[in-house]
Amino acid sequence: MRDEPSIAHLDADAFFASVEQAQRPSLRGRPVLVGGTGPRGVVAAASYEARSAGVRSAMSMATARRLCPQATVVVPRFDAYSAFSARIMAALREVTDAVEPLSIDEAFADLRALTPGPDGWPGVARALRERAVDLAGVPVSVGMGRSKLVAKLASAAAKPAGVVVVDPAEEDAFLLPMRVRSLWGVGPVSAERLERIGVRTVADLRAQPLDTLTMVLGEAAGTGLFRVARGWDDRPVAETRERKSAGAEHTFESDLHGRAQVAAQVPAVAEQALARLERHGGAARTVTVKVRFAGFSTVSRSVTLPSPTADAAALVEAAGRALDLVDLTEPVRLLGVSFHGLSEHAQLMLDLPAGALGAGRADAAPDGPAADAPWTAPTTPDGEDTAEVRPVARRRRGRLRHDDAVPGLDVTHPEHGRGWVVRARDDGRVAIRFETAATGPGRQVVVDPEVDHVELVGALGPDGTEVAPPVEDADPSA
DNA sequence: TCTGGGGTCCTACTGCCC
DNA sequence: TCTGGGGCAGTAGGACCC
Repeated sequence: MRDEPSIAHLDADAFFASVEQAQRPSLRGRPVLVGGTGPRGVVAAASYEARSAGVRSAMSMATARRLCPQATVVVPRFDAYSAFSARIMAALREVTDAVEPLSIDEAFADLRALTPGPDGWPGVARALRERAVDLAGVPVSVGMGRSKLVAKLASAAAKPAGVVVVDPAEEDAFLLPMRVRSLWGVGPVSAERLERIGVRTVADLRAQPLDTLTMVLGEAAGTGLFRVARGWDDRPVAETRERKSAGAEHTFESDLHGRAQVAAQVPAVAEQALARLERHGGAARTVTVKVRFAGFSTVSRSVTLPSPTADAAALVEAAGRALDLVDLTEPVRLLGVSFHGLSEHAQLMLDLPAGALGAGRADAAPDGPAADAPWTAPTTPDGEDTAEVRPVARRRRGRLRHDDAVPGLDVTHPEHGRGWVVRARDDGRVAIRFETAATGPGRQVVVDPEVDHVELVGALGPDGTEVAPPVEDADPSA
């Protein structure tokens, strides 16, 4: 273990909500909720103004709206967040190559090679924070310590928009009073188990022998926490990590009934999963289908192929076979498809007919990967399974229609310029606020999409240029 | 009006091979 | 020939993170 607090953890504050406030001046200083707007949506991020009303992430949007009725609700725009994230990471990479992104809004950096100036490590942390704020234009916090463990806890203590550097000499004073729940890896279940043996703080944890902890929490978690309680953490800042899986899942606005309805959604969900797979190597060996029932119980079934393949039809077919293994008598609220055993290159399947070799995504039938799959979604039989099911994908490009007017989406209007959807009104019209980070707070205008030519467009990045190559989301109904 | 979606990691169990 | 155990791969479920 090093003896200087030279590991930094940088974490953006209420990241998604902060980006929305940065790009949409009318939202600054006001409660903002980012998340699903449908009946089953949850909060992905809440601005500090919304948090003061008691809103937390992962709360159902319905509850959040009740707690904070004055909040503006928008859907997540990951293209914009990625662009802001890249700026935050760039601030770290200006000082070191040893950067380990943990998620879209946080990263570790190993600053051991740096020689601190007259203000010491706190000066380094402040400079880093200011640079990230300059580059990205959203609030961030920085924590530093001699381990990843302490650096991460320090950045949490620094929020919002602050800096905390934990000197090794003060590490115990910092760690010991902390609730175990704030430690990485201790969730509600482990916290409850620890509570039952009288462990609430890190100090309590340190008093426990190793075998008690492994008995209560299992081998890995027990030994991990035994070490954490003593501040023992020598994990290096790892610049690269191998992706293990890629997938997509979708919660339906209303439950699906019967195998026909569920199976009909497999190609659309698999298509989204395939799009992710393509970005992360392209080939997979194991296909897993996940089903969550109305009662919230979840089952998964998987099919493992003889060798990894990038053949979309084969992967969709495998997803279909996995679904065949699930008992679908209970109504279904969620369907997921994920790929495991990823590899960059599909192994050639020597028993395939000549000409089929190398057939991959590029050769997928133009009307969807499942079009020529041996397994196909059952067509709707006569009888009870005929209820209409909304397809999983949403249109985000082209002329705005009332049905696509989801709050938060970017649009342009020939006269008013760039703006964002505030809400779709019951009278068929759509409320849009025309503003960008560069314009200052803009005014809200109600347009009629049948008459006014409003276009759905890609998001802007921190520099005000459009970031997302405007890609049409998969639309199975198109 | 309960409970998203992207992941990782761990554990328990089973079947198979040696 | 039978039995047991170790090692491994595959599978399912669940805890946890942001």
